[in-house]
Amino acid sequence: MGTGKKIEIKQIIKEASRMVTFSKRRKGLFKKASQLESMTGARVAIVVFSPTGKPYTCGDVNAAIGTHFPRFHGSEIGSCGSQYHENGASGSRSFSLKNGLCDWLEKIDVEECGNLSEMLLLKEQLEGNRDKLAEHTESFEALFM
Amino acid sequence: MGTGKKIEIKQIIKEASRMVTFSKRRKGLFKKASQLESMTGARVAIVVFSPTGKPYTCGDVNAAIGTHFPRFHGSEIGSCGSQYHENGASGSRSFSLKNGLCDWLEKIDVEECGNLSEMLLLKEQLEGNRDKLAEHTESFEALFM
DNA sequence: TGCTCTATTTTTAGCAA
DNA sequence: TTTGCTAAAAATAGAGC
Repeated sequence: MGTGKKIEIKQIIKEASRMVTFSKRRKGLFKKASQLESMTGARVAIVVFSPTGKPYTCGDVNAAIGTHFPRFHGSEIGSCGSQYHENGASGSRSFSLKNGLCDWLEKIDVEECGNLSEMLLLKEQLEGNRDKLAEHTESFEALFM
Repeated sequence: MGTGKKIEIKQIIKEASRMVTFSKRRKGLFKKASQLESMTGARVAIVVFSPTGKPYTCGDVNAAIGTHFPRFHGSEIGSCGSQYHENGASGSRSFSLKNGLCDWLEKIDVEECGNLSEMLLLKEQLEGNRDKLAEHTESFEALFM
């Protein structure tokens, strides 16, 4: 039979075959990533969008990014998170947080940061207050469900 | 010789071997990702942190995420980006953009969005104004160089 | 860390369910 | 979209540069 036949690495035209290959190879990719992590202690985060747009993730993107951004120094959002934690009024809680974010953004030099890097720093900020934000924090995986 | 010998998928103690395996397998992982993309038309984004903390990326994380967030509707940042584009005063440009971001954040329900999802939406917002932000936008790759 | 070499182990293409 | 089967293709451990 044609089992194991050599193929070219190019776009698979037949949709059915393309989806089967996607399913198999995505699984293989994630397995390799998992092995790389457990063998070398590396951190791997993967996001894959299928040909139909369905998202799949592997690894903890939050943690992977957080590792690289130890802490954004000189931030004011920390205190913001604190006060949010202390007053239990549900209405004012998110409001103070939002104000904190705006205060923080005021200090950012958009010209230098660009968009994604800025977001990553914002994320890092929020990570630093994870304990206080816990119940409002979605994991990357949950977001793409 | 011991070539191709079967191994267990577990932490490699000997540091030299661990680094060699990391190097080889990371390369293999990225190759698999590349093949998955070109064969099935999927989008793959990977971030790997080596055992020593050095980051490596594969694929365009910006595009991968942008694909999943077509457009955040009913935003006000668009007009902000517009006016930024129109007035050429270098000083006021980033300032108006930051104000726009704050205005936008004011409208976000932090209680519902969480941190990362919120950032992704923020990113989507900026993506929508990519043409106007082009020169201030860093790629995910550049960020980790 | 990166590449070469090679015996073996893994992954996987094509079919079928 | 996912899984099982199986022969062939690809990845890779270990050793050396």
